[in-house]
Amino acid sequence: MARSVSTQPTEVELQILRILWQSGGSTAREVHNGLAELKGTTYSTTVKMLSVMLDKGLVRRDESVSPQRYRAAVSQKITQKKMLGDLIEKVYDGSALSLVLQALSSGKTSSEELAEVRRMVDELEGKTP
Amino acid sequence: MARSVSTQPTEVELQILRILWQSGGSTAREVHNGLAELKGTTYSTTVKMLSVMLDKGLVRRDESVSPQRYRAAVSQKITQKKMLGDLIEKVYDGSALSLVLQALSSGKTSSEELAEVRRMVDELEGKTP
DNA sequence: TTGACGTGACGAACGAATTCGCTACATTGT
DNA sequence: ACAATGTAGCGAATTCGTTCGTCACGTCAA
Repeated sequence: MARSVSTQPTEVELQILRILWQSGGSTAREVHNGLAELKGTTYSTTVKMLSVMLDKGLVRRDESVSPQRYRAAVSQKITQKKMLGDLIEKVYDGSALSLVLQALSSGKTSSEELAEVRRMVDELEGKTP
Repeated sequence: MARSVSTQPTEVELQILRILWQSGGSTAREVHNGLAELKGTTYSTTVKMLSVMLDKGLVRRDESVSPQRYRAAVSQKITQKKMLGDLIEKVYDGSALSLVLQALSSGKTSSEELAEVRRMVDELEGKTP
């Protein structure tokens, strides 16, 4: 037997989604150009992936124009939240706190960014005194 | 062609690692009991997975006792950091900040936890004035 | 129009992940 | 000692993700 279908976009799907999120909509050729920078894959592969993603409902396409245009059918924010929740659940035993602490302590956060985190904490504490 | 080998532990491997991290070391039977609660898989599957993970160097085993005992060969913290970094890179365009803000705004964080985040920010800001 | 070129659709192929059946061996209770 | 029961090791089967080759069709300029 094999594993059950994952609800999350896969590796390559994610790369394509990122291209589409950034552009807001692209032809297969444009997606391919973006993808070929990261990986050395062929145009054929890109088109196939787009068709797979269409089946999965990850992208939408406008067939009324030529060449056809693709748009992401899932929002970046929601996808991020889903994948983040997944990571918290599966890797951090459900503790968002330990994830946040580890992300902060990675030392990659500048002081401006820390200030922004502080603002966020302030705001959240204000709502639940 | 197929995807290249992922450096990260896979789904089931992660579930097994979590069991081992929690117990500190278990027999195949014990791992199986933990795993069978989450999925309905057989003992045979568990043993196979452990052998695969042994090959990959994800677990270590003590063959001098019977039944053999397995321990995680990778630390939980390091695995978490790797996977977190991966998510930040691939899903958050490299921005740890937006990940942290989204994790906080999920509304799952209690006020005690927020306080702890604030402590962390204080500490980090103190180091880089 | 017609040849050159881009676009799109399949299906095939391969590796990785996951699952289990079956067999051999060890351990244990009587 | 030996039957019952648990442990371990393989190989095979299945599904998914990814990649590409190839064919059919549209578009467009000369």
